[in-house]
Amino acid sequence: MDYTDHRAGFIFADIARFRVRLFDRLLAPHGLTTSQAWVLAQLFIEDNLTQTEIARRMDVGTVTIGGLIERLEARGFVQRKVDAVDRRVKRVSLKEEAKPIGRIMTECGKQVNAATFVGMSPQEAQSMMNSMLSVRENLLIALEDDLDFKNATDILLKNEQK
Amino acid sequence: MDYTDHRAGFIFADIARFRVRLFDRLLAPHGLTTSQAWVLAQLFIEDNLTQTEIARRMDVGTVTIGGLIERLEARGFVQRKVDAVDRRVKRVSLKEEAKPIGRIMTECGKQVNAATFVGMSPQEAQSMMNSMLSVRENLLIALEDDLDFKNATDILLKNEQK
DNA sequence: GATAATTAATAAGCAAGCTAATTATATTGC
DNA sequence: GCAATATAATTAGCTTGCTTATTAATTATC
Repeated sequence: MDYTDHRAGFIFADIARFRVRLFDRLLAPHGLTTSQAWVLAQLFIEDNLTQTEIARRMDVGTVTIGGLIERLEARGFVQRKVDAVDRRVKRVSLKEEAKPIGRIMTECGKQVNAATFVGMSPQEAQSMMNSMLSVRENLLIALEDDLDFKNATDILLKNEQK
Repeated sequence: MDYTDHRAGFIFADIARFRVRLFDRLLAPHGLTTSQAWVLAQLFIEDNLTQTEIARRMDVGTVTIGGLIERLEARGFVQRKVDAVDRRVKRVSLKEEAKPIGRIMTECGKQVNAATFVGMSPQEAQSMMNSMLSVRENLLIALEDDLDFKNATDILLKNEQK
């Protein structure tokens, strides 16, 4: 299949969906979803982050993060505390109950990756990931440019209305 | 970044999400979403399909397809008719209003692909897509195997209960 | 020919992501 | 100081995708 084929667009979406499906099945017995696991992963890297900071690191809206953390809090994995200095911000921290989850997440991640790269040489896998890293950057730039354009026209329209 | 890095898992999800974000923005002025456009694309390839057949071709549940088609029908792009032979099935067909959309979808798709592959040689892009095609197959197999296993154990449990 | 199993579509309910609007708090500029 | 602006989080509402269960119709089996 040629990479310009319109079906190529499917591939990106399919792979992401299939990986989530697989990951969700592996995590379900532990009462976690893929997205919730990613949030915990961020907190394992650095604890006590603000919701906005987690959202920024995951390239996701603050609203989505709010919901995820609410569910993680309800399950007793994390807790939220209002920041002492700035009362607008809430800091999220791991609770003891979340500690054993780290190993499970790593294990599930390994299994998903193993299933993903079956039959591929490390060279091929690495080369694909390098290309995909470029693609990710390309799309981030495209989205930012598009948003800048949109904001600029919005401001123009607003000024005209005055 | 090494391809076994746990952050590699992010890449797959991010690319899919970013492409949908971009595609949605381009399609929004025409009252369409990415998923709805994919359904229309299937009907442009072959019209008058059953809902289940569309679901099968898109690797998506029949419930999801039902919702998408309901919205497409509400917007006047498609119509549903009960099959004459088998009254369980509903056949979906494009309405005249959908015909001009084909060109728009192609154009938006090209723009998204252009943004995706910025700065990449056709060789690199093609090589990446070939690898991703393998990954897609790998995941489909992994999901099927896992489901077979799950069904088998479910049946065992059921028999034990008897 | 009645019963059982399969199939197509839908319903209900949850998780995730998005946008737009709202609330509460901080910061900036005059 | 105080008004305008900016920021953090939440609320409300939409679309998509998933699972499980239900309904209606068809096909297979005894």
